Amino acid sequence: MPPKKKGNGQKPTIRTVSEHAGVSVATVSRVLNAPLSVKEERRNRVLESMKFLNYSPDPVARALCTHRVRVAAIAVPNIVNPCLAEVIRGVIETLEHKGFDVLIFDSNQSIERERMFIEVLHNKIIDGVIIAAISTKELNYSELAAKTSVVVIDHPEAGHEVDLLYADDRGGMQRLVDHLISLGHRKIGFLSGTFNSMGGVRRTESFKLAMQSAGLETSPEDIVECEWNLYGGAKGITAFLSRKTFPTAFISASDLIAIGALGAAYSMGFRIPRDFSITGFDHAPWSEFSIPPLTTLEYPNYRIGKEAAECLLRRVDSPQAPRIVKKLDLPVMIRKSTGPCSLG
Amino acid sequence: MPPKKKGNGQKPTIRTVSEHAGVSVATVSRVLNAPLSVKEERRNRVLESMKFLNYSPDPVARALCTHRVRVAAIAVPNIVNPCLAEVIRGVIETLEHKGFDVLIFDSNQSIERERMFIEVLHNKIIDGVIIAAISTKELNYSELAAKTSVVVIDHPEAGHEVDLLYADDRGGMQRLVDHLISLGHRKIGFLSGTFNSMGGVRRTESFKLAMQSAGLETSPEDIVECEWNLYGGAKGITAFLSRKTFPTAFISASDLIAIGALGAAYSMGFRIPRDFSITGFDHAPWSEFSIPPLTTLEYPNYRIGKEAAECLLRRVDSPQAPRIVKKLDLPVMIRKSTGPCSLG
DNA sequence: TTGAAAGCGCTAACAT
DNA sequence: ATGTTAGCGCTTTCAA
Repeated sequence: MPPKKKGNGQKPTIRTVSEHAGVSVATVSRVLNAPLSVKEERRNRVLESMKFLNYSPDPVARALCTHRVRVAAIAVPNIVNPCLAEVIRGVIETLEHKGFDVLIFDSNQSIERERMFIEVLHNKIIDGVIIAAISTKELNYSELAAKTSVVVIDHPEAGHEVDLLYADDRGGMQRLVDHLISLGHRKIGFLSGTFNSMGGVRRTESFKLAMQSAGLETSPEDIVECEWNLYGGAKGITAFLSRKTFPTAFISASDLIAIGALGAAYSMGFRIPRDFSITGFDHAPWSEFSIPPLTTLEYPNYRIGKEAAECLLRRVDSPQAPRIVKKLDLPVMIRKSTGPCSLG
Repeated sequence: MPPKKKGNGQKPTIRTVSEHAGVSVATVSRVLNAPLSVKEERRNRVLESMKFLNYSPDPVARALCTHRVRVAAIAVPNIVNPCLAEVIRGVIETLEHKGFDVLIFDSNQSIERERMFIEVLHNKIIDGVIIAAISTKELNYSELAAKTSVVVIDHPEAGHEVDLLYADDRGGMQRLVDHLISLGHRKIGFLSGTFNSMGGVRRTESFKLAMQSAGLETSPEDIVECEWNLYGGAKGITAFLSRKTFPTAFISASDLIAIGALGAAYSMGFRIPRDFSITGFDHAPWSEFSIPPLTTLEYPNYRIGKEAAECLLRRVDSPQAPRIVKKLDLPVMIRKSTGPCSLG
């Protein structure tokens, strides 16, 4: 195959443009990157040639020089979870605004895959990565952080090499417990997420602490482990309700778990909040339309994504900037799934 | 130690490795791309040098030569919709298996943004793109298809330049109508998606045709336009139920709409399927846990993503392969939200 | 303000 | 089987 001959069929390059406009490639490059440094007359000529040839610069070649690709990655445990989807949307919309694209990684709850992501991310064409709500605690981000910018969502102990953004689970849990107590509940059950995930462990711990600081007892059977989805919630509440006695209120580790619990309880003939109360935790977009509408926390999923993205952008621009660690507040959002205790 | 110019601190390149191993860069490149073409002894030496130097090839430089980046894009109207999320998951898992990453674009239902995507995709570092369930009919893919591989999901008339994959909405709708008729229903309402989206228009058309071929009348007031989410369904069913008379059964254009309708109907005091029947359409992962569990179609979201990805892979490998057009079957999945007609 | 030319890190055609 | 070298398309000194 004879090397390159210009003008025929091929995608135009910066050289094609420079020849068509009768200037050097450097000048074309300048009108691309620093237009004002080129005299107006020539600049216009170049611009016209570009338009005429339907030219657009090759992002790969550009990246080879600049070492910037304007691509970020986000890794999540479950893209089907609408809470996480809202985080992703927050990330996408913020980054897109700055001309960044986003690569998506979904571990589908597999710790194995999470580990693989960290490994594989090293060789990806990206400027930075956001790691959200990952299950395992043992992930080591430091090596990755040495190569690229990383911000970690919802993993407060991720290490000092990365920017951190997390919601105040502990405080939110306390508000939920206090809300239930103010309604007269004393015996409160917890529908936890799986214990092999950090979220499950952390929220369970928060629950225990919140109960403790409210002066309430928690015994092991007050906590039931559930998968992080509707099915898990349905199964979890069924376990509780098939005992001879059970709590008058339940806090769920996620809205999805709560909504599943609501459905199962309903089909077992219970009515909520008449028979008992249930809360969610992370504010799924559906929770407003569950039966009945779910009391939960004002978990700012979209905003979390947005702030994480801003954080990443900042770090990409100035890798030496001081580290960010931000905790977000979690007010309670009272709806209809919680009500006065039916006992005493 | 590599006693060349600057062997320190810098990220190792193929040249660093070649010097360390005492071979040419070509040999190093070969052990990367065609290991068997290098004699075992040298190959091992190179491999060891790579390990020792902690070398990994720069994907950008590689892409510059090969014109392949192993990145695909997927564009969807709403990432928060779990049906679409499952499509995305199908795409991701299939492509990841082949070493491809996926860029995500979410239009958040904005036709404006959909248009922008098509525009902007031209200059992205990608090998191909999957466009799913996009709202507007007027998108012109041909220019894009000239530059990159594109497969379009759920847009049967997207043009002959692209591979097509779509569900048999018309057939599925017929099965839903027939199911309802077999339960004694004669007056059926339709909770449509928005008419400014192709999906809304197409499913409404399918509904009318299905009714017609079942010998049933459809009048304009049997069709109510809803936003594609729970709120839309709640609003839509409320519009129906506040009339003096209304249908004995409803088909929704999506599961989300149906679940919203269920919630609203419930809170207005209706019981389903005692008072009337409701169906969904696109098999959201939640629909099994709605109250009551939703009758819907076996819409194979994950598989759609998977097949679209396979289709894209195939086209990326051989751009000249014959065009694929595939229609997927939609069996009905009967659960508890439909029951016998309560009237005569 | 502009142009010439040296890379960026890798692949592949051509030689040996 | 292995080495040499010419690019891939762009940015960026350095001179002019």
